[in-house]
Amino acid sequence: MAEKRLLLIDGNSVTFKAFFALYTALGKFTNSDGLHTNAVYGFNTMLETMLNTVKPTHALVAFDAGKTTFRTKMYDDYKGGRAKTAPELSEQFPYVKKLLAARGIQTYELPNFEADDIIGTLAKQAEDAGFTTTIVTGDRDLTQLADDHTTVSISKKGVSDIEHYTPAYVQEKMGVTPQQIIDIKGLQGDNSDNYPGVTGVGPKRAVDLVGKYGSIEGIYDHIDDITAKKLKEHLVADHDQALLAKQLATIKRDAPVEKTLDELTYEGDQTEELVAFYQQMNFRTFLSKMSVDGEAPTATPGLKDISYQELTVANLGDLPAFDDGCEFHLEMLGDNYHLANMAGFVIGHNDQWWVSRDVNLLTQAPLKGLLESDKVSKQVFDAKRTYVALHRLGITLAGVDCDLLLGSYLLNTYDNSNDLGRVAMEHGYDQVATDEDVYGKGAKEAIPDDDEVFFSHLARKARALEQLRTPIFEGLKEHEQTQLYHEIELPMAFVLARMEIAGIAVKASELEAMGSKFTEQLAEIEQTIYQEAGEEFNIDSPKQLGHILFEKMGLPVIKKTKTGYSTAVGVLEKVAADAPIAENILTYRKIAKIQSTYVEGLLKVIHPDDHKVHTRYLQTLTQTGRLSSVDPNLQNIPVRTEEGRAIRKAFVPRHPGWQIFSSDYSQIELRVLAHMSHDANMQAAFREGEDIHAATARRIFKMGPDEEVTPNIRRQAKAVNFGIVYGISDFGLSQNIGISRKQAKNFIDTYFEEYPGVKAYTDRMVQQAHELGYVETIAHRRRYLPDINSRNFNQRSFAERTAMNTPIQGSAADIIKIAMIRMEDALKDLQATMLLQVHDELIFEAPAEEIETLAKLVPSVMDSAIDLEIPLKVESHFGPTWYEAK
DNA sequence: GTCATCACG
DNA sequence: ACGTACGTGATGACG
Repeated sequence: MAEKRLLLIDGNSVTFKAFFALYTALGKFTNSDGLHTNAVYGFNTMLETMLNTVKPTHALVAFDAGKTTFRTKMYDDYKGGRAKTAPELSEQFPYVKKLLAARGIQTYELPNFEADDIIGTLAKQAEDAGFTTTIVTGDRDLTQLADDHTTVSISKKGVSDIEHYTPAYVQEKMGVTPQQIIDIKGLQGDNSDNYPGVTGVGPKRAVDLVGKYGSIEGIYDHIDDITAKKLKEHLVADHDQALLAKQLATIKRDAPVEKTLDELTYEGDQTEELVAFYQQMNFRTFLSKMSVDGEAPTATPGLKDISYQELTVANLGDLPAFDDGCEFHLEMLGDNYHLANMAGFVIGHNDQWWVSRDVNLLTQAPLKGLLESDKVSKQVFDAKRTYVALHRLGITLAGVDCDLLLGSYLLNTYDNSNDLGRVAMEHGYDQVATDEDVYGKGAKEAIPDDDEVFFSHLARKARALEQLRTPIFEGLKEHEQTQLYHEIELPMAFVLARMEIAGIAVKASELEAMGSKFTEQLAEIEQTIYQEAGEEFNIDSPKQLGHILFEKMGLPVIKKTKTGYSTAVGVLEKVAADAPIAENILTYRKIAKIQSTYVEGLLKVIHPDDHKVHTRYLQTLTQTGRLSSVDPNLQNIPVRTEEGRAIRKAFVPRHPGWQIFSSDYSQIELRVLAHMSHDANMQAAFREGEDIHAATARRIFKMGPDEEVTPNIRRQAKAVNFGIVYGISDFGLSQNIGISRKQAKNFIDTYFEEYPGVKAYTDRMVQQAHELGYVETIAHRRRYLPDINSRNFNQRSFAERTAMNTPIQGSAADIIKIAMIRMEDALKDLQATMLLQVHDELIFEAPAEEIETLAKLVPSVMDSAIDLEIPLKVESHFGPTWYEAK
C-alpha cells in the first residue's frame, strides 16, 4: 500500500503569522479592489513550501469557529483581553478559504472547539490509520501533538522560515516530552490566552519541576519533597488554578469532528479556479508559476529555464559592445571579498548571458575594457564588493549605474539582505533562487560542480539585475532619493572600496609586546581572585562568577538578567566597596577584553604580505544610514581608558616619517538637531561658540550669568542633551544619571521650556511617523517604523524614540558621507590617503610635510559639506601613531 | 545559535 | 500599568 501522508494546517494561526510577517509590506499588497492581500499571499507561500516538501495524499485546514468554546465555559476569561483583530486582517480570512478551495484543500470548523482540537482529533485518527502526519501552525502549544508519526511544523519569523518539531526535537528544545507541554503550561499559565498558572513559576522552574516529577499530578504527589518554601506555598495555594490551566492547555483528541480521513483526499489545484483567484488577487508571480507546471523540474521549483553561453578564450570576440549597458555579476563564496575565491562571473544584456568559471578571462580584451569603461553602463549587485574583488585582478571597475543592493537598501532598510535572490524577492521578482538554496549553507556550502546548476543561477542573477533596474530607479524617484543614490551612496561605495583596499598598517610587534604584558597581569589577578573566592573557577563565565559572588560569598544581588545574576560593570562597582574581589574582577575583565578582542583579535587579521588590516565597511546594514565595520571592526578601537587606548599605538602610517592625521566633527548630532528644529536658543549657543552642555546646564538649572557651572552639573546637562538625541524618556534619563524619575521628568520639562523648538521637533517627528509610517534625514534617507501604531506600549514607545533619533543620527551620517566623497577630490594632488571613518571622525595618513596642508584642507571640506542654519565645527589632531592623533 | 558583556560613536 | 535611553561588532560561555 502506498504511503498515506496527511497535512493538517491551523488556518487561524498561520493566517495571523503570515499577516504579521508581511506587515511592513502591507501597503504593497492590495489588489485592484483595495483588498489587502498580504496574509493570503503569505499563506500561499507557506502552503507551496509544505505541499512541495510533504507531498500530501490528504489535507485539511482547520479554523476556529467563533469566540465561545468549551474552554470559555471552563474559564470565563479564556483569551480575554485580546486586542481586536485588525480589519486589514479580518477581511482576508474569506479569501484564504477561497484560495484553499481553489487549491483543492478542504477547510473545516466546529462550533465550540478551536482549530487545535480538530487537528488533535484528526491527527489521532490518522495515527491509528497508519498515516504520516504533518501539522502546520504558528503556535508552539501544538507541539504537544508531536509523536513518531506526527511532525509539528512551526512557522517562525517569516512565512518560509519553518521549524520542524519531532518528539526528539521537542525534548531537545524545550527540555520535556511533547506530552509534558501541557504540564508546563499548567504551571506557567499562558499570557496570550489570558489564564494564570502557579504564581512565581516561569518557564525555567516549570521545566525543572516537570523534569523531576513527570507531571503536575506527580508534583502534588511529592509536594512535601519540595524544599523551596515560597515555591511550595505558591504551589499549594494555586493547586486548582494549575489543574484548570492544564485542562485548558490540553488539546482534545476526541472532538466530535464529522469529517472522516477518507473525505480529506487532496485533489490538487483546480487550475481554472486558481488562475481566476490569482488574477483577482493580482498575484502575478504565483500566476507565472502556474504556466510552467509540467515542465522538467529544476533545482528550485517555480524557476523557468534560462539560456546562456559559456565564455572561453575562443569566443571572447563574440561579445557585443554593450552600447545599451550590461549586467555583470562576479560570484564569490564567503563574505570577505578581500580574500574570497572568485568562482565565476556572468555578463550580458537583453536576455543574452555569457558565463564562465574562469575569472582570468576578465583580465583579457574585450572584457577588461568593458569593465573599466565608464561609457558602458553596468548593473550590479554590491558595487563595492565587485570593485574590491576586480581590483585584485588588476581591473578598475567603472560605469556602474544601478547597484541593486544599494538601491534596495535606500528604498527600505528594514528587510534588506545581502543575497541577490532574497532582495529580488522583496521586489516581487521570483525568478532567481537564493544562494543558500543553490550553494547550501554551513559546512556543505559550495559552488556546484554541475555547470548547468551554477551557470543558470548566475544567468538568473544577471536577468534579475536587468529586470529590477527600472523598478528600483522608479522607487528611488518616488521617494525623492535619486540624488541620495547618485550623489551620495553610489560614489560612497567606491570611496569606501578604496579605503578598504588601502587598509591601515598595524605593528604586530607592538601588539605582541602589549600582549605578553597583559598575559602576566591577567595571571596575577586571576590568582588573587581565586584566593578571594576560595576556589578556582572560570572568571569568564558570568554563570560561575554569579554563583561565587552571590551564593558562595553572599554579596547583595543588585540586578538580575533573564538567565541569572547580572555581573555587569554597574553591579560590580556597587559591591566593590564591600568586596575587593569585585574590583579585581573589573580589572580582569578590562584587560581580558583588550587582550582577546584587540590584541589577539587584531593580530589574527593583519595581512601577512602588506602588514595592514583591511576592514569591510557595511554600507547597507544600519537602520540610520551609518556605516558599520567588520573583520575587524575598526570603529570600536578603545579610547576611553588609558590601557585600552594604548592599542592605538600599534596603528601607524604605512611609510616611515609619515603621520596619522585625524579630524572629527564636534557635537555634530546636537548641531543637526539645532538645525532641524530651528530652535533659536540652541542655535544661539552654537553661533556664539558656547560649550553646549554648559549652556544647557545654565538653562535647565536656571543659573545666573555669574554662577559657575560645576563639572557635576555639566555632566548632568550633557546626559540630558544625549537623552534628547536618543528620544528622551524620564525613566531612561533617571537611570543614566542616578536621579529619581520625578527629577528626570522635571529636567526634561524645563529643557523643553527652554528649547521650545526642540520640543516642537520631537513632536513633529513622532507625528510624521504616525501619519506616513516613516521618518527622513536631510538627504531623504528613509526609515520605516512599522511599530509606531503598535498596540504594544513597548514597541510603540521604541518606535517613537526612534522617530526622534533617526533623523538626527542619519543626517549626521549623510553629512560625513558627503564630506568623504568631496575629500577624495580635494586630496587628489596629495599623497595623503583617507583610511578610516568612525561615524563623526575621519582618519588619514600623510607625509609629515603635508600635515600643514591637511590641517586646513580637511576641516574646510568637512565643515562645508552641507549648509546648515548653524556652523559645523571640526577639530584635528595628528601624530606618529593613531594614539597621538587625538 | 543565543546570551551577557563590553568596546566605540 | 506597561518598562526603556539611539546606533553598532566581537568575544567567550553554554546549550
